[in-house]
Amino acid sequence: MPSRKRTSPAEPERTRREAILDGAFNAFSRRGYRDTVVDDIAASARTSKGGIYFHFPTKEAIFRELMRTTADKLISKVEKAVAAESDPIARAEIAIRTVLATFAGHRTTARLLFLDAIGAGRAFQAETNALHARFAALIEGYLDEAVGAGIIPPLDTRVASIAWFGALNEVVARWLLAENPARLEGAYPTLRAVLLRSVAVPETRIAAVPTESGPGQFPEAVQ
Amino acid sequence: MPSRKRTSPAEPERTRREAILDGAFNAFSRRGYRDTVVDDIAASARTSKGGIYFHFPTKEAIFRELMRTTADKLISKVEKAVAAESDPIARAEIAIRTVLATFAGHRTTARLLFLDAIGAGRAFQAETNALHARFAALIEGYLDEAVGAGIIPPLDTRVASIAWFGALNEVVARWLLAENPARLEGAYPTLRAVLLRSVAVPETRIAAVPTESGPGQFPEAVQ
Amino acid sequence: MPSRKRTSPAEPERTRREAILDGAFNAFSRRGYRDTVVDDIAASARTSKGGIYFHFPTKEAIFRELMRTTADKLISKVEKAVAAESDPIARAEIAIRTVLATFAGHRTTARLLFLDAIGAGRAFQAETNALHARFAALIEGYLDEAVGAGIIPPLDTRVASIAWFGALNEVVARWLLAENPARLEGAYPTLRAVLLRSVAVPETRIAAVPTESGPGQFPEAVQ
Amino acid sequence: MPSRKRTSPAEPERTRREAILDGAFNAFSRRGYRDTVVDDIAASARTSKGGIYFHFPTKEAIFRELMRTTADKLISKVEKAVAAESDPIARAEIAIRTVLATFAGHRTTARLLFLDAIGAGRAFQAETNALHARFAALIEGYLDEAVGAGIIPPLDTRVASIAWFGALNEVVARWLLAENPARLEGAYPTLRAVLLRSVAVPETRIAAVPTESGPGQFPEAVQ
DNA sequence: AATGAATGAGGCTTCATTCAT
DNA sequence: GATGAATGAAGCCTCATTCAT
Repeated sequence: MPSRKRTSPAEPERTRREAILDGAFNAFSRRGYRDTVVDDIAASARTSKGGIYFHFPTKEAIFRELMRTTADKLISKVEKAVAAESDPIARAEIAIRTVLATFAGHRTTARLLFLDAIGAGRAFQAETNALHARFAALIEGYLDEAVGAGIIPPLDTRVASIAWFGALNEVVARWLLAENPARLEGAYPTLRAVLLRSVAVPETRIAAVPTESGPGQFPEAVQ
Repeated sequence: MPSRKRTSPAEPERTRREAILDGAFNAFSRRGYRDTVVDDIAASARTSKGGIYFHFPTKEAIFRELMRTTADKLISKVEKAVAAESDPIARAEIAIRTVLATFAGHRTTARLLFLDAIGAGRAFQAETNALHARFAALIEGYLDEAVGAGIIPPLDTRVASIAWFGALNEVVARWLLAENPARLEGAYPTLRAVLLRSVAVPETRIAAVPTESGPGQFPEAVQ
Repeated sequence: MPSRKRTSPAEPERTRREAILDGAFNAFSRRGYRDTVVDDIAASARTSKGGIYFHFPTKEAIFRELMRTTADKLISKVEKAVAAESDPIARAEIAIRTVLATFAGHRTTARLLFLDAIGAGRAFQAETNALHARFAALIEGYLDEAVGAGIIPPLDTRVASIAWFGALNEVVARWLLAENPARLEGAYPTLRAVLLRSVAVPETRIAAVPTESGPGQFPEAVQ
Repeated sequence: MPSRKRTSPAEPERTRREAILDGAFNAFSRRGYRDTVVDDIAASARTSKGGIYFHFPTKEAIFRELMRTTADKLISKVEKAVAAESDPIARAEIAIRTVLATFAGHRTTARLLFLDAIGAGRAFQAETNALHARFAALIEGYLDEAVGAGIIPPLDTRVASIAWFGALNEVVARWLLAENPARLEGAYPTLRAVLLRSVAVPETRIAAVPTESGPGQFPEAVQ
């Protein structure tokens, strides 16, 4: 008898733990890692400080988990969006568009991943680096495919993918930090053209915008 | 007795103040803004905590001044390097090369400007934003010139310059955070080609590397 | 459903309660009262924290009960061992030997009674004092008998019994705290002689070791 | 100029540090190590919590220093008192009397050394053990001298000295923990006789009380 | 009766800033 | 102008105890 644990039907547990993660996400996104106090997280999660420490060993652990899962969600979202397409360049475009769209819908996600990750201090350098590397690797894959398919001339896709990611990242960051930012989507056409040209994609392909403009162009955001 | 006791003959006033700034620069670069305690700065500047507070009102003020002056130095260095050249694209190239070379020589400078500035917390967002904006504006100017001169087709130079800066920034950041990074200069040829192509600079210009490889290619670093 | 669900056939009620006491004894002996957390006790007793608080009101209550029952066991063991003998001095000797033997077999018992009892804090002073007093009273009784029987000259048996107990206690404590202690039994002959002489037992009696060496000399340990 | 540190004549500094030690001594003696909060020490030393951490790295360090210095004082006091006498047995007697007298005058000293030292937890076992060992070694030395001088028959002075110290310790402890204790000095004659007999000091020597009773018998207390 | 998640009152320590000398 | 001791407001984390299930 003592072995049966859960009586409630659907999803009774995990709630609190998730609530803490959500609260932490909120708090970190709002105030940054260092300026977020554990009590903030507790308040944001409608729990007590002690409750948090029942589920997580340290404040740092919460942040780490958050970074990882948030990145996971975003990356899997990108991969899902890209799956339908086979053309390497189109895949890259979709990837960029998906990230941009996601961030456009969720400044907080962007904030957590691209500002706090650095702001959290030297202790998180490895994590931050890994995060950036994951995204760059995603892009690098598409570029490698494109090179392999003869669509673009050979080049150091490593550096190029870092540059792509950096460009994307900076556009998002400037948008995050701006006082009253314009719509992030407005930057897409230019960014798209700039990035595609940067790896010598033929102008004819650049001119042909794959999907018509419109709300459908920026899919739902994660998290 | 407590008034006027200057013993040093001519040395203005700024000696001690400068020493503090230098010490702070050192400390911040080594441990980051948040993890640097005022005693670290004092030790690094061969002063006492009290001495620091005579010259600066807060730790934050030191950091702000440091960010500003460091950026000033770097920008004026870039402008000096660029002054000799009149061709807009060449100027942009030189600007990128100068920044890259400076950072290659001074990881600490890069660290302060591009990592700590974010790591310092939300309180510094405006500063960080201004810093990035200054660099982007520099680039934007060159691109605008290039467009005006008909060298490259019209485009949203605002977004493009942000993308350029972002690409540059990310390459540097990845280099800063890497375990055992390769030489930063190695990334230059690819980065150069990628950036120039991104704004549709004719391939003939890209192929013609303006300056031969060599130590002269990466000028002295600031700070 | 929540009422009455006893599945075990005959096992009284005290099984779980006893398990908790055992677990607590273990935990306290290993880490000391203050450094033992209730979860340690729960884990050691294969129960949950809540279960403990069903049987005991506080952590302190557990410790108090443990001190009392452990002392009870040891004292009744001593009294049993002593019962067979009628000579007062022999009885005292047996008492000392029994205590020493018990501790030799159970460092943990000794630890609980003689170290943790103090380490538990001022709140337990009365308990500790009572514990020591019980042992001293035991000894005092034998000494009084010996004086009454004219075996030893009159003396302040109160102080003498405290001294005896203190000597015994210290020998045990030093053994408990030693890095790699020799066998506790090795100290017995000297300790015996010292104690007997201290109350002026005739040398002839001291020379005559009452029981031959061997395993029988150190009876089974309590707890 | 900056090298001259102290301007005040006699003993200006060291004051605060000493005050903290005194305050800590007070607090520990009153409430025990574990139940003493750093704020208690601060209050008792008329300082702030931060001030304490300027002079000591941890609460533990304060306690350790206190244990060491208190023991030092007591031991040097004993050695000084003993120095005038050359007869080994007389020296031992004086040692015991000095300790007893010191404790009689300063319950707090005794409390710190003999109760808190254990109550502070497993982390201090080594310290406690060393403390007890120092006192036992002191006694052992006198006993060895006495054996060497042929005053008492050979015996395991190691065990005997531990027993002596234990007896002394217990008498003090019982006095410390008693509700309304009698004067500690009252126990001395009996304790003296018991201890001397325990190592077979001739009865003639025991009968001859070396110093007449009186206030001079119990010298000033340390600390 | 039992479980284990939740609570919240502290505890120790850090550190930017102040201030007497 | 400089020094460094002092201050005290937090911050992170622990843990005895409670409580819904």
